[in-house]
Amino acid sequence: MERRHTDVPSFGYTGAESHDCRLVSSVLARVGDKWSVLVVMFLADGSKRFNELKRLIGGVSQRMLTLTLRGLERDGLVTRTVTPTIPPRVDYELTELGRSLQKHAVALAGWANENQAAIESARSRFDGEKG
Amino acid sequence: MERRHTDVPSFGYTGAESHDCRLVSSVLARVGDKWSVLVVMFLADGSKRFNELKRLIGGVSQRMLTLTLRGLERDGLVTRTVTPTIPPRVDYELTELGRSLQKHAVALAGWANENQAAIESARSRFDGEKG
DNA sequence: CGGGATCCGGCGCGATACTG
DNA sequence: CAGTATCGCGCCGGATCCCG
Repeated sequence: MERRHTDVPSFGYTGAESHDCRLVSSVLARVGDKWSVLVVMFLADGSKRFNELKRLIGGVSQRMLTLTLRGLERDGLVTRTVTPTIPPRVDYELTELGRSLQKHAVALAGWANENQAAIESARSRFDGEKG
Repeated sequence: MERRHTDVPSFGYTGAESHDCRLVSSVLARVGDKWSVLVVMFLADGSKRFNELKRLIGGVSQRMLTLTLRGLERDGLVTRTVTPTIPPRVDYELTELGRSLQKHAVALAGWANENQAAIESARSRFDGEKG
């Protein structure tokens, strides 16, 4: 496995708040990479095959899609079902855990929807001030 | 500005679902980097000074903390208040927008808390199966 | 069709030194 | 104290080729 991004800095701080922060951080490291959320969102309405996902997402290399799916499978967020026909068929589906995470992803999507304009205007204002 | 991670693949897909997905993706790209969430969480209970944040977070270089804070400021999630005393004093504080995002971060923290064990066991099971 | 193996450029990010 | 500037490693991730 190549994915080392999940790491969180380790140092001796055991405060309750800090504890929670590490957890969010590790979750976002898991889910915040370039493709994981897109996969989770596209799997919302049922299982999908590999190339089906690839076409839906549209900008992902098969390498990264494979890596992403492996990571999600490893963390128990999706299941991988192989049907040994010819040609082979592999279906990916959200687990219960994956669906529970997806709810939060949808909530974030809603937040992004509502505040996208505010963010973009803040961004161009900031960029404008600084040349 | 070095932060180009916010980019989202651009290609002509205008489906409604896909639309939402890009948004989540861009939000998570913004917030899913190594330090942004930690900063947001530590700013939850009021404004803090630069080195105060640095000490609280504990593993961040001043370079990355500066970059992270600039990014959050750019997107209108935190405010930066300079008090030109000697020595200078700079306070960072969450904006309304930042606090609304922080709620979702807290929700994700809760999710992480509840499902951390499940994820870790799934992970070691997966790793065990594959040597 | 659904991957694995390999090469490699770009940049995320830490370390260090310098400024006001 | 609160940054900015520069250097350099590591690894993310795209392109390409191969396999069952």
